[in-house]
Amino acid sequence: MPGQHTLDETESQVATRLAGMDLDFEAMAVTANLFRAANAARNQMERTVLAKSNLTWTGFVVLWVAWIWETAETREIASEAGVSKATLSGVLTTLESRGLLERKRGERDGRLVTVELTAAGKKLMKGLFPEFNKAERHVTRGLDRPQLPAIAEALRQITQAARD
Amino acid sequence: MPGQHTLDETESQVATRLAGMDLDFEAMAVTANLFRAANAARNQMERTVLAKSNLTWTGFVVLWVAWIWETAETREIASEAGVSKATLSGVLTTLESRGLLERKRGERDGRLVTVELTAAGKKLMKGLFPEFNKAERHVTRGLDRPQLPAIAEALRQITQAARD
DNA sequence: CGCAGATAGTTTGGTCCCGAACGATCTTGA
DNA sequence: TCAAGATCGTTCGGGACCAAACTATCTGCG
Repeated sequence: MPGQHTLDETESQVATRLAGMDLDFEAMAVTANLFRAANAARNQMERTVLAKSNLTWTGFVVLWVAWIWETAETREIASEAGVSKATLSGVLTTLESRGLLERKRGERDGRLVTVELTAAGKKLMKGLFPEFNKAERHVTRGLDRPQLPAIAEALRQITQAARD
Repeated sequence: MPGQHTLDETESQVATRLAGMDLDFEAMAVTANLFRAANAARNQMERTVLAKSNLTWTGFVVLWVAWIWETAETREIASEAGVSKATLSGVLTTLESRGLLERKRGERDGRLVTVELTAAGKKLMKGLFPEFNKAERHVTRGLDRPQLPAIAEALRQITQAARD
């Protein structure tokens, strides 16, 4: 496959090209591979699990959050799904038009909107999530099993550090 | 801040809600936090480093790849940047119109297009990348320094596993 | 040679994505 | 009480994003 570089080739080229600059190469390796890994895993899951239900990644995450919390306010969903409220608004419209969830205007506070899955939405998630989890196991299969919690914890630290 | 959950609250709710299902919870924790971390880091870097140069994330990554490889074919850039060739085509048009790079039709093979940074593009990257690296150090500051290479390696394994 | 198939990049159509501006609703303090 | 400010979700404009269809080019085999 001409014109393709392996990960090793890329990292070696980076080291050569940036040699002599005053950089934190270890931090760079972590973040560069963080984005590569997240991207690769996401693409893999979109193709293998989500595509057959005609769901986008964000659509799935939004459904997942609402499913986990039974009922959720939109600002919670936006925060947990990692999208802006503007984006969420559009995605909710899409999912609502497909009958997977419902918006309800808050009764106590008229500014709020809460989201709840419909029966169809719950059924979809119930069938889909175990498959999604299989894909999660698949993409982590190269890691030492006892190492997993430590990796999850390291990723939590990154999330925390990036929130200010 | 009402309506916000901490990471701990979320993971505990997930455990409760999915209790009893036959799932790989450790793999789930890794991937869930992988996406959270990547998202948080990306947003942080977009706001703090990229915004002032009016660059999008993808725009920056594309410039970075072309900068590292001096000159690159578009399929290489698409692969390394983790976007489809369709997306790349549009992003290249944007960056080219801003005078940061140039497309050149391949001479030996007329189907190929190679990309090269202009002087302005090189100057931008030379100034921007050290700042970007500072942000990389910032988001990894919560991690034990000697642990960094192991984390980078674990992320490489995930990338690898997700590529089939 | 010449044409069938492979390969590269672009275009198209539809969704996602964000910041900023907006209208609606709630809260607070004088 | 009621106006100023805060907070919520939506809308708007423009870029990113992908799959599929398309054009152009190259390769190889008869």
